[in-house]
Amino acid sequence: MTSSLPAGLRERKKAKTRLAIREHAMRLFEEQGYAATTVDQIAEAAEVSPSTFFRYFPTKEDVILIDDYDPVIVEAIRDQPAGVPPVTALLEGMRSVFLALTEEEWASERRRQRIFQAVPELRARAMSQTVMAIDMLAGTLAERDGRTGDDLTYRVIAGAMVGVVMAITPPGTATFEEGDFRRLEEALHILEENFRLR
Amino acid sequence: MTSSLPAGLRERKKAKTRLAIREHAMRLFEEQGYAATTVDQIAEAAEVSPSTFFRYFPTKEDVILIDDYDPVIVEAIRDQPAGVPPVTALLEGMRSVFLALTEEEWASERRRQRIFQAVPELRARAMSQTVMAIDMLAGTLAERDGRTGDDLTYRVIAGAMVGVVMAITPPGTATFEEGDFRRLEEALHILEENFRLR
DNA sequence: CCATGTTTTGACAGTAACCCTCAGTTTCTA
DNA sequence: TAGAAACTGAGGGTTACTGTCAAAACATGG
Repeated sequence: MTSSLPAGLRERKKAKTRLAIREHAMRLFEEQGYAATTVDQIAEAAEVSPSTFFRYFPTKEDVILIDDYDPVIVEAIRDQPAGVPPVTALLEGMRSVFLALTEEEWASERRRQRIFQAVPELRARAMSQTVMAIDMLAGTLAERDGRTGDDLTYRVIAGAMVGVVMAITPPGTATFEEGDFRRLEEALHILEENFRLR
Repeated sequence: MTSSLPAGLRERKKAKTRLAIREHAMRLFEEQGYAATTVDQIAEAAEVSPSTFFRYFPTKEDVILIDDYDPVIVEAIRDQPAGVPPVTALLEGMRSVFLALTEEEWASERRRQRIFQAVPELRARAMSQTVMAIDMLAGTLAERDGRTGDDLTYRVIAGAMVGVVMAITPPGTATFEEGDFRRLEEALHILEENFRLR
C-alpha cells in the first residue's frame, strides 16, 4: 500500500520532496508548536523554497491534515462478501484496515492525532474532513447493493456511523487506535438497542 | 428570543454595532462574494474601524458563522416531558424551535446557509461546529435522565442524530428548513429499521 | 549523443488577515 | 461629579497565500 511503482525519476524525486516536507513539518510542529512554526522554516528545513512548499500543499494546514487511509477503507468495504449487511460491512472494513497497520504506521498516525488535538484550528478541519467521508462511504455501500449513493438508506447509515465514531472519540485525549474498536462495537450495540423513536 | 433586556446604554450600542457589522458583511458577501470582500470594506460600510471589527468578531469567518439557535434548542430539549425517550426528545426539541421561527428568521437563516454552500472554507467550519454540538446535546439528554454527559449511551444517540442530519442535508443546495423535517423523520425511521449489525 | 518540449523550481513582489500598542473618548459607578 | 473601566481609532508589523517569470531538471524522438 505504501510502495508504488517507481515510474520515472521525476516522480520518485517528487515523492521524496513531498515526504521530506511533511516529515520536517511534523518535527517542527512538535518542537515549537504549530502556530510558532512558519512555512519559511519548514521550507528551509526541507531544503526547498517557500513557493515550492505551496506547490505541494495548498495550505499550511494540509501538510498535516492529509489522510492516506480513506481510499484503503473504501476498498476494504468493497471487498466484504455480498451477504453482509451495510453496517457490518462498514465495521468490518474499518477493522480489517486498522488491524493491518504496522506499528510504525500507528506511531505516525498517533503523532498526527496528537498535533490535531493541541490545535483547535486543525481539529476543526479534521472533523469537517471526516464529515465529507459520509458521501464516500454512502456511495461505496450503495454500490455494493447495486444502488446509487443518493439512496437515503445508505446516506443515513453512513451518517450515523460517522456520527457515532466522532461521538465516542473522547474530546481530549483522542487518538483513534486499536483499543477503540471495542468501544465502537459497544457503541453500535447501544445504538441498536436504544435508537427507538417511541 | 431576539429581544433581550436593554440593560445599559452601552450594551444597547454594542448590540447595534454588532448587528450593523453582520448585516453589512452579509450584504457585501452576497454582492461581491466572500473572498473578494475585505474586512476593511465591511468595517467602512458599518462605519467602524477595522480594529473594532476584530474586537467584535475574532475572525472574518465568525461574522457569518455564529449560530444563535444552539442554546435555544438545548432549552427546548430540556422542556420535553420526562417520559419521552432521548431520540424523540431530540427530534421534538428541534421541531419546536424550528416551527417557532418567523418567516424573517427563516429568510436570514437561508441567506447564511446560501453563503456557506458557496464557500468551501465556510462549509468546513460550519460542519465542525455542528460536530461540536454533539457534546452539548449528549449533555442535555443525559441530564434529563439524571446522568452525566460522559455516559456512552447519550453520546452515541447524539452522535448518530447529528450524523444523520449532516448526511441527509443534500450536498449542493442544502438549506436546512421546514420541509426538511419530514425527511429527517423519514431518515430516523430508516435508521431504526436498517441499523442491524447482523 | 543531442535537440526538443514539458515539468519543476526559486526569486520576487503584492494582497489581505490578524495582532499589538498607544492615545483619546465614552460610559459606568461611587 | 471624579475616578475607574471599557470602548474606539490609527498605525505598524508579521505571516499566509497568490501570481509571474526565467532558469534548471527531466523525458523523449531522432
